Amino acid sequence: MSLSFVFCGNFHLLSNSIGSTCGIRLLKQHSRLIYETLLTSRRQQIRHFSTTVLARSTRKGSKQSFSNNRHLHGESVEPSIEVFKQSELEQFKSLQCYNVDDKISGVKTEWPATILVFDIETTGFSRREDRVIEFAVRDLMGGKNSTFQTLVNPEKDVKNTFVHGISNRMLCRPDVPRFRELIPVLLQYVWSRQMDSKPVLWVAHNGRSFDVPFLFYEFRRCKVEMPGDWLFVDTRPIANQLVDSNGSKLSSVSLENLREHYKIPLTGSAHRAMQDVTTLCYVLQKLTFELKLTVPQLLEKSFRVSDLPAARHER
DNA sequence: GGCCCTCTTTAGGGCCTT
Repeated sequence: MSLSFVFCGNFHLLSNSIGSTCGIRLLKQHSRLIYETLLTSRRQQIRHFSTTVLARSTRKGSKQSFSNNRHLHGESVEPSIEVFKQSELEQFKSLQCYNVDDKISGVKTEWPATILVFDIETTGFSRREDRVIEFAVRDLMGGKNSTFQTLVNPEKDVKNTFVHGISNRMLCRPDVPRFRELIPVLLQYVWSRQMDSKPVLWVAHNGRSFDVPFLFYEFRRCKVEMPGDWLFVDTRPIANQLVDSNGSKLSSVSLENLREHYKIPLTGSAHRAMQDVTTLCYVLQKLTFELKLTVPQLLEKSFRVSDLPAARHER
């Protein structure tokens, strides 16, 4: 399957899914077992997480459904729909490689993997000293409940608010989960999006050096092992293959530079997790289309958390 | 910290992530 086919088709869905938000409410019935398994050291109260989440209830094999009770807590976690205006959506639509409606109409797309584009905001660059303060992910399949985002209480001072605008005041609230409380929700999100026994492929920019090792350390601090069958792909080395109109390599392959290279409009604040996820979704679409990368080829470039030097050193 | 590039490989500097 051509990745451009997938992404162009999904681009259509992505545009539609931008307006798709709902809340996630942890259901005691489904979450208690995981909570009691993972959180033995401290009795936890079931919390309302404000997110744009979660399970596609019609997905075959989905292990559970979620209520759609919206429970947003102010400025801290705003659903992505609020940062997009109709005019901006029209701009996104103009980025389509071709009219996918004609090509995918009536065609049942067989996805070889669940592709989850994600991003994190942290208190700094050190995976040992710093903590995750925001997590966002978008399932490229799109549709209702395809996104998930939440702030995370790092249990330490945030000193880089100037980067992302996330302050201590926004995080030190009873309704903002700690990472150990986020884990079961994240696992449920992935299970709800996974198709049959097909692989889950996480995509992040500079993910091999930053996002994935950061998550590894967060999971390890919570004494929970990251699923060994999760696959990850880093878009940064892929972007290194790009050349400009003069045939020269791009001077920079930062996400910001790639956004400008592809003339993707900036909506909302950069360095907020869901905003960067949305940008990366479009960059990924353009990138794979330009380099003619297929999903199997993307899977070939993937790695597992056990491949990380940080994980190998732990053995 | 990992990857990429080059004035390289017995190395070192820059990029990218918050």
